[in-house]
Amino acid sequence: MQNLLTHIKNYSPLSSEAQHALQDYFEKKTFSKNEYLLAQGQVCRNLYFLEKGALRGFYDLDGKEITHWFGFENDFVTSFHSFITGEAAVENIQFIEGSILWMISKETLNNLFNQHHEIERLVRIVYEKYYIRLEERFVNAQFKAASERYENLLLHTPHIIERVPLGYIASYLGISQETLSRIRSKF
Amino acid sequence: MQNLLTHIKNYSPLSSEAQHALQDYFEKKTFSKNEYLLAQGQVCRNLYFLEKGALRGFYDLDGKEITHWFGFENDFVTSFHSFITGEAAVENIQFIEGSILWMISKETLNNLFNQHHEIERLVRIVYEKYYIRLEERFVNAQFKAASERYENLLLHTPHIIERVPLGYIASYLGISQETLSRIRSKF
DNA sequence: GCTGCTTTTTGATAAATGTCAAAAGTTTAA
DNA sequence: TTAAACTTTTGACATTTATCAAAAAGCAGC
Repeated sequence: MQNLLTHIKNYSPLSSEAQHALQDYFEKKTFSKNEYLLAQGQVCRNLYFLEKGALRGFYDLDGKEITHWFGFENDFVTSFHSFITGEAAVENIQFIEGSILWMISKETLNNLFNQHHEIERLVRIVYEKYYIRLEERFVNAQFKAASERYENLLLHTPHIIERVPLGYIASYLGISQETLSRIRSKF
Repeated sequence: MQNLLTHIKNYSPLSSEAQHALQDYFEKKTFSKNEYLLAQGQVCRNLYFLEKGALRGFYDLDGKEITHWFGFENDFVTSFHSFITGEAAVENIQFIEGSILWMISKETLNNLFNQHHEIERLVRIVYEKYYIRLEERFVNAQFKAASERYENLLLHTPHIIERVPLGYIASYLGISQETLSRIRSKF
């Protein structure tokens, strides 16, 4: 929990009342490798903070699993589309490693927003950061060649390569596993 | 201005005090076709609401202009990365049509956040919507073939095709103009 | 209705990436 | 320790898309 609070305060300062409120309502969860946090078709009504471990979001495309994001320590995690709209998720969220996370429901979070303006501010700022993070990935995905995308991965997020099976990384980069293997052999 | 307020209330309800505050601080701007709202290298310190017209965000890649987004009526517009981080923008924003927009500075907006929780809530919700919009584009960009991307454009945002020159659309879809032309000839 | 400029299309070819199948390498667990 | 299962690499070939060049089409100003 201390992890969560410390990390959160990097986004925006919090009064001790707000901190206590968060402490009261975030609930600890542990999962083991390969377990699912969410299955396609379910509505994701919770937001999670990943304290330890790793997971991936993936969906099914013509029988193939397409991993489109990873989560690691200190990431906020949910199926954003489902969480925001209340619609069924198209994606699955699965643990790549045994993990510890903190959970809060959308409903509880909304109540906290009403009670503590600063918590809503915090979340607003988190969205800002996550927005520009996604924007960077988008530009990368659409306008760079596969090998450049791999180089960027090596450069900016090497922990992904160290902790994630190659097959997942290939679809994360939007290329086939064979192509990724060939790119790698050139380094 | 009525446009802006009406549109905004779709995101989240606003007290009349908050509405008046917004009315006081949003400033009207008009631009003609081909003018720039922002040039690469500048810091974008404002958020805009596009009441009428159209614009594009583009950046330079090896001497080529890469258009990566469009804005139309009722869109909030800024160079998000620059606006959020305060760093120089890598992109340009240029009008495709003569346009009317409403401007507010980041500083003013932050003051309004302090005075009106509900305005910060509104912006939080706008970020949510824009986040999932971007997420959809991302998945589309990375995991669908060029011709599918064009079909999606026809299906979901036909106004883009009607109002934007083909060359801009090609880079928006992440393909060459020639490929786009060939895709189109098959419909 | 022309003239010159810009945009879009077409053709030929090259480069990047995907697909399928099989081989090599690694990990797991009896 | 070894067989079975899974992961990664390699090879051959197909498909998609890019690039360069030129032709055709569309359009603004006269």
